[in-house]
Amino acid sequence: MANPLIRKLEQFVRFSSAEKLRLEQLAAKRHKIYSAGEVILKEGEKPEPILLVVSGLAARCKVLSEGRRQIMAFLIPGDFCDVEVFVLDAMDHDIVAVTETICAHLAVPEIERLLTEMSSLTRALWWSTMTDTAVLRERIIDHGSRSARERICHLLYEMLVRYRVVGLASDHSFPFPVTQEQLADATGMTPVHVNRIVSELRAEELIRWKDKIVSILDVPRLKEVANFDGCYLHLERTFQGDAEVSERAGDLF
Amino acid sequence: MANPLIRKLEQFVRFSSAEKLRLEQLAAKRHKIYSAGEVILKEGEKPEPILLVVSGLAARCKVLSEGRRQIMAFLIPGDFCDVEVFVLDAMDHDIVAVTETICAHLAVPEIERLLTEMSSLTRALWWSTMTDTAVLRERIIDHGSRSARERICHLLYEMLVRYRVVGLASDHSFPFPVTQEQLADATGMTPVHVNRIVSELRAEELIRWKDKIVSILDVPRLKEVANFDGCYLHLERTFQGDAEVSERAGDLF
DNA sequence: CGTTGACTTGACGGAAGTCAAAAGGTGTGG
DNA sequence: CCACACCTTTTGACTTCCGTCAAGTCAACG
Repeated sequence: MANPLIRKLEQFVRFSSAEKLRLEQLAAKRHKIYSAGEVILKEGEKPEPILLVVSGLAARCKVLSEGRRQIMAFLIPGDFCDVEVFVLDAMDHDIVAVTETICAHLAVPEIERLLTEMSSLTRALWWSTMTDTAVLRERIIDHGSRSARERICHLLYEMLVRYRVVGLASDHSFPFPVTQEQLADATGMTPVHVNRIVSELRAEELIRWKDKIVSILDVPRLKEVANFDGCYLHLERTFQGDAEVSERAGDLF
Repeated sequence: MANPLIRKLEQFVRFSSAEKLRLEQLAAKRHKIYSAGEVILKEGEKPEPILLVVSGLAARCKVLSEGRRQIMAFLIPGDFCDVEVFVLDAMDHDIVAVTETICAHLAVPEIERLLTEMSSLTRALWWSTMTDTAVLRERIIDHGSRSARERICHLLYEMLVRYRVVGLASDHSFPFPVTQEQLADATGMTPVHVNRIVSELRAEELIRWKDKIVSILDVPRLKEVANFDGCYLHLERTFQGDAEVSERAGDLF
């Protein structure tokens, strides 16, 4: 299976095999393992290398004064933790490992060299950060105008799409090793209420969620319930290759 | 008073007077006036020039299926409507004029030339887009973990800071020509409830809001109620020059 | 002076929060 | 292998914040 980062960026640009090799080598170096719950990057600090999630699941989150915590985004393999660091002085939020997570530490000068030598990479990275902020905007809509049900369904559907893009979803299932409490932090609700909604979704046979794996039992209906319109992800292509993926696959958006 | 864009970017980099002149000339050309309510950019379209707000107030918003509308960000003078267009195929949301708004249409090749000739500008634009997404993240926190009161106070405080940066806030007042309904769309609440909260804030003598002007009567208390921590705006410097600004000015963050 | 759009106010209902306690899991150590 | 602690999930009763509906005020404007 190809490198998640490459799979993701190839939604937008095509790389030559030489370029892919270079990217692959870049991501293969200086891996660091973070255990579940560990803080990968802390608010206020200025990391020198750029961190790329290679495996596992991390979260972009902020702790608020009253102890409450807000997860603003989940980071899956192929996502960068801190592109903003190219420019800004310090992180304005934390990156926390949700499960055991492996990150590649990319040296800034190395990336910069690659950027000058591979012009397509610059565009691809721009695209990547732009879609990241589009996802953020979608989260605002979530919280502003969607019910608890819709919010959870929307998040699940989005995760399905994103995992598919990087080749980590098999058919209609994807790894989702979060507790209901963490899901509550991400959707801005209480754990109790998350539980109630999830129970409902299970009872309606919309989803299955067991052993850290979420399976969507009725993809079109979930999309409908979620009110999902995927154009914000700016993914034009359909997935190639994945044999198990039903004919609905290209139709996810 | 200096150009808002320049004032904003100078929070992060210093320009020579020659550079300022070039930026000023860039923003002075091809102005277009949009009347209140007019759609400046529509979802799905790919604008060729980059749009810069010169005066007035615009909103980044998305209309949802049920007719509800979500305002994701307000754009004030010095803000760009569509940097993402450098890379992406199409807008994934609308830009709407809230009041009469003037935008400068900047030709893409012209900007690109400027970017290669002024290396500091590239960094400054990166900084600008990064802080824009930081503001987005803050909005997520708003909706996820703050009460209606906090949300409104937070938004007002943030607008005060942003208007100060571009030199358009006099003392503790700034222009805020939105209806309570639009504020509801931005904070994800109903107009009725916005009204109740605003009435409260007025009764408590925290703010005054009349004739499209918001005045903060007790800045520190508003900051406290809003639970505001301004480091996400990544503004290091204090405001220079503004004589009316009290000694609290540099302490806003 | 009627019309229109923004703001205000009140009564009512419902979605989600709070509190609390029980029931399942899971890992650790004796 | 059991017992214990600890963490998640589940469930129930109660509360509250905010949405909904509806009516009414006020100012601007033709």
